[in-house]
Amino acid sequence: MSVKANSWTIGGLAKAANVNVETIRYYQQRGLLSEPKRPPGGIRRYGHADIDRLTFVKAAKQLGFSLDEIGDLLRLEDGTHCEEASALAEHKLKDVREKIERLVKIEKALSEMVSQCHAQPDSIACPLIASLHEGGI
Amino acid sequence: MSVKANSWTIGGLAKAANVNVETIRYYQQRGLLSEPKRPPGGIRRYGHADIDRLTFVKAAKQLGFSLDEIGDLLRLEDGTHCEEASALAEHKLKDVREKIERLVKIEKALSEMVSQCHAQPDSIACPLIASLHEGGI
DNA sequence: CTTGACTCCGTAGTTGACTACGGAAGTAAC
DNA sequence: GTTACTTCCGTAGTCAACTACGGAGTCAAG
Ligand SMILES: [Zn+2]
Ligand SMILES: [Zn+2]
Ligand SMILES: [Zn+2]
Ligand SMILES: [Zn+2]
Repeated sequence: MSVKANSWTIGGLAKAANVNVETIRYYQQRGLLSEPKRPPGGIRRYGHADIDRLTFVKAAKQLGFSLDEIGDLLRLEDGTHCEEASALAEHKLKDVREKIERLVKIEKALSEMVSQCHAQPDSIACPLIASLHEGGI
Repeated sequence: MSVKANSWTIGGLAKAANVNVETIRYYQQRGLLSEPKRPPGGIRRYGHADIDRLTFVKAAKQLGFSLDEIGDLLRLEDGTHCEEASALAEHKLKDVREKIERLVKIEKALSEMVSQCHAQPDSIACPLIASLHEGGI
């Protein structure tokens, strides 16, 4: 057993991981994915480890990590650097919470504006536009 | 009275509105700000209306409107198109709420990951890294 | 009347994460 | 063995919203 079934070409890998070929090549350039050596004059083959890698990258992307940060996470990939990994995640968590705070403020401002519009359906001046002229959020 | 004190050069306007000169020129290109005609061989002068414009643009930007959308808002600037203005704002509000939802999910996932790390300070494999390998958020 | 700051204008560069293109070479199907 | 699809590789283009650059012209102070 332990047959290393490196059986996918780049196109197959792309389909299997649901990304496109160019993205894979781009990740290779960025060092997020290593490229298997090319058999003389032939075509590279990819295996399960590569799908795993792509899964990892996609999951981290979903969480808002940049490709550079994902590179950092990958350097901790052996799982023995809990401290550092959670520090990265906590930092990202802080970013996310800040984003949420900002968006909630914006949400409040927008919904107030909209409801003012609806409250005065026959006013001559649109209060929404007016408040943009004021400049304060 | 009614002296039209178009008294600022582009640099002064930039300072007054707290944006930089290149941004003003860029907004002019984009049609968000009109450029006063240039007195023969001379230098353009800007007035209060231009500061007002920039204030408007900045306020809308803060609310997450893109420059294109701000262009739309400016076309409603006379304040007589309440209906259309509030439609734009409601659309943006929907976008903002969706963004918040996504971020809240991410926040939950990240904070769970982090707390798992902290719960098992002496585990060999970092659960955060492990869950990225799983791929599910 | 010279110096130095500012303006004008067009064009090119930045950032992040891709996406597209073009041409040569490999490969699978019929 | 020809056709049609892939792969390989490097380079260039995309998107948004600027930002930088270079060279010429203008203007106010001293
Ligand atoms: Zn370490
Ligand atoms: Zn951990
Ligand atoms: Zn209308
Ligand atoms: Zn209105």
